[in-house]
Amino acid sequence: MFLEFKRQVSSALTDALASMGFQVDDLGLEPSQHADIASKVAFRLAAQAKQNPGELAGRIAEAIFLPDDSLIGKVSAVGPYINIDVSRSYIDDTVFMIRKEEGGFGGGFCQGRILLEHTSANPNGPLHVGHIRNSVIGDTLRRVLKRAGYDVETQYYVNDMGRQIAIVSWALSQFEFDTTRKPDHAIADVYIKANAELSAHPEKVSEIDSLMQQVEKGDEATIKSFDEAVAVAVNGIRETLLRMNVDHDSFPHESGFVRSGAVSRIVEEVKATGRTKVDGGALVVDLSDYGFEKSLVIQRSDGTSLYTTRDLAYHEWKGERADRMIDVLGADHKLISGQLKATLNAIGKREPEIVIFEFVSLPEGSMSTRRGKFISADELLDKIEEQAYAEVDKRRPEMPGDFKKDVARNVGIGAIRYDILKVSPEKSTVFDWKEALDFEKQGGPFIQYSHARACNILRKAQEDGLWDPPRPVDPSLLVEDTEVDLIKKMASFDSVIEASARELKPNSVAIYARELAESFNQFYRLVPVIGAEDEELRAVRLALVDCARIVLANALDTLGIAAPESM
RNA sequence: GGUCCCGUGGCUUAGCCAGGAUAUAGCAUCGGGCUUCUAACCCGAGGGUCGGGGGUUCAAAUCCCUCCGGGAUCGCCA
Repeated sequence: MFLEFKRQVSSALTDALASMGFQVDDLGLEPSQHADIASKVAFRLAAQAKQNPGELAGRIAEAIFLPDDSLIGKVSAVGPYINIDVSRSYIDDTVFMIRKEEGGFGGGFCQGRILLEHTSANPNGPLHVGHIRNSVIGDTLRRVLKRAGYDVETQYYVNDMGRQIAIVSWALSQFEFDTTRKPDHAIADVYIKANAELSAHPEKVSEIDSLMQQVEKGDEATIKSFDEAVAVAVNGIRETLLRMNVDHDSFPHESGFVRSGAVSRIVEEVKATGRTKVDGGALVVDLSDYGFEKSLVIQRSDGTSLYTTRDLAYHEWKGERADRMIDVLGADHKLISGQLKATLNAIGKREPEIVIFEFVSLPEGSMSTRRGKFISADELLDKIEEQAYAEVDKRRPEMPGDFKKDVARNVGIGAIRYDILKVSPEKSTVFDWKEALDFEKQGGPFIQYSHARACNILRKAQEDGLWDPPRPVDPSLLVEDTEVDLIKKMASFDSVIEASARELKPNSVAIYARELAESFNQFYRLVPVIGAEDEELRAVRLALVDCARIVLANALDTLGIAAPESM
């Protein structure tokens, strides 16, 4: 709704400026505390018009023409600013639109096919609290882009032939696999042992090298042993992801690109650019004209491919299947992803858009699967659900155990996903148990609670025979400040989704959801719904609560957080 | 040492890319509010040299330079 308002503002303002003989490409529109939207275009034109911005703003405001059905209600110049407020029909239409569009409200304005890659952690152990930052950002981006209207496919790119996997495979032949543990954790156990063994006996590293050569050559027995190890770990990882409401559409494996010949083909394409040379037996690419001082190795001296080489083939494949490619990667991939893009560009292929997130470390230092220094996502999820159960039990002691378990699960996941999302990806963080398990007041559960509260009012009204959804209502009766504020907040959902999809920044949706819940709570505290003074007013307020329920549910869905009807 | 990211009240954080009206919230602290739709709530108060310094501009948290602090990275790991 806000997007349409903004379009009308842009067009009215552009017309007004044209009538005065100005042509501007930047209208300087910005959100404001003084109006629903403000323009600072008078600042820009002041010099050109040889007038002071204040006078100019006044003249522009007067030149704006508003048709009868405009979503713009009021235009006024305050100093150099042009303040623009929405009209009453904007408010009334919003109530109407939300109930008409329901789950689709706030989206559907973009189109195209997107391939989104995220998580893609090495299958050498369970996901840890750093990996899930990738998963939550990636999965939320998927939800944002889908809501915006894109056709999105998410992929987990499985490393099934790198050095780490060779070590896992080797480890399984050296150490006993604990079948009583969750498989990805059991994989980590032997992987950690193997790494210790290899650093104590460096001569054994050649066994790893030979495994990798076998796989690259297509040796079936070795491939089979790799595949089995990878499948075991991936199953465990997938289980954790699904537990967090993160679902991937497909799991392409690196080896597929070697076997199909795509990797060798792309190496030849890179060679054909004349950028390559052999350095110490390895094949390297010169990317100095792209600003990379160090050349990029795309083939080891023993002829085997590297992650980067396979990634080139993977991106070539993705580029042929989508309008946009987006990769969510940790900060350690900054350089390599830049080199990847440059190489793709050099051979005339499409480049992915990269979303980088900074690291999550432990108070004692960075995490490492290899050294066994990490906190697993499963451990965090277990603890938070336990904590959440205690909270539900305290508040709803009379409810059955299944209800409490269900709420605890939803609230726990909501708390974790919200905690991760509320911080911009570019900030590095230090994991803190106390903070992670603290049900911070206005986090995920706060929003979920607001939704449950809206549901509860509607349920109660229904029980009392007061709620009749199809009944026509008159939104113009909604005149309380908290009512209007709530409606405006709901109306702006589309612009939040639009900006988040455009900037690939999921955290703005998290902030919006919290503000929306806050607006609803303020309304709830100040304005009686079921106890409204007359039937007409009660009906339209119930409709408003229904709107809040819908938009809160949509926002929560976009964040990948469940919207319980009761908690 | 080079490159990239970050540095906003006691703690966490928005805004920075597209410079403008009293710098955003949360936690914590203090005070007020449950006979009324679930108080996982609401209202109010105190608390900030926007890391330091310089520059550009009518105007800088935002752009440029520099320094300090933290993180990442710097060819045959991913």
